[in-house]
Amino acid sequence: MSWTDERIEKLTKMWEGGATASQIAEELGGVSRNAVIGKAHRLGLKARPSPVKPNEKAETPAPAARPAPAAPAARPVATRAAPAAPIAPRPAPPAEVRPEPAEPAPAPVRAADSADASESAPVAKAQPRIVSVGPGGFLRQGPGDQQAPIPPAPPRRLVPARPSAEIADKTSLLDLNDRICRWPMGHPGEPDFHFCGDKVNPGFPYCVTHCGRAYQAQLPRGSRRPPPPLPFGGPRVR
DNA sequence: CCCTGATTCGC
DNA sequence: GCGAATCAGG
Repeated sequence: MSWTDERIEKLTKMWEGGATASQIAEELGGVSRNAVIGKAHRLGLKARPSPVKPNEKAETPAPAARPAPAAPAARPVATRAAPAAPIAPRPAPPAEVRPEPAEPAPAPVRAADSADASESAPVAKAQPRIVSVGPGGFLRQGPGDQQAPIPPAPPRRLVPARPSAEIADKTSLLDLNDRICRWPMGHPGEPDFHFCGDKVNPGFPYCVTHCGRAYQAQLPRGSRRPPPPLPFGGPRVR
C-alpha cells in the first residue's frame, strides 16, 4: 500500500483526533502501526502525549547505573546490522545539552474545526425497548438495558466501623440475608451506618421502595445526552 | 504480558 | 520516503 492523498488525510485526521497508531493502522489497512507512526512523524504530525517521552532531563551526571562496562553488546540477534563487530565503543557522555532552538512548530490550533460537523453524526440506531413493570411499580430492565444502577452510597472516607454504640437496633452487615433489604443507610464507616432491613421485594435484594431507586427507567429519548461527536470517521464497527 | 509513541537505520 | 526492529514508559 502506498500513501495516497486520501490515506494521508485520514491518517492526519485520526492522528490529530487522538486515535492511536494501532487504530489508525487498522482503519487504513495494509499498514502497520509502525508505518503509521513513521508516516505521522515524517508528516510532522508528532507531538502527542507519548507514554515514553515526557522525559526531557538533560542532566545525568551520575553514571551510577551504567552496568555496561566494555561490552554493551546485549543485542540478542543482529538481524539487520552486520554481525561482525558493529559495536562502536561509544563512551559519549550524556553531558550533551541541547538548548532546543525555536522549533518552527505551528501553534497547535485545536478545536474550531471549520466545516467539519457535517460528517460527525454517529446516530445510534434507535430500537424499541421492551419494558415490564416489576412488583414494586418500577420498570424492569432487560438484560441489554443494564445501566449500572446508580451507586447508592459511595464511601466518602475509610474509617473502621465501630460496632456496638448506637447501631444496636439497626440492621448491620451481619444481619443481612436474602429476605431483608440491603439498601445502605448512611455511609460506611459512619457510626450509624446500617442497612434498610425491610422485607425485600421478592426476587430482589431491596425492598419495594429501594427497588424503585435502584432500578430506574431509561430517560426519555429526547432528554438523553447525545454521545460526543467523534473527531474522525465514525464508530468502529466491531 | 499487554499497550503506547519514539527512534533508528537498512532498504 | 518507507517501515521493521527496537527502545522505553505505563
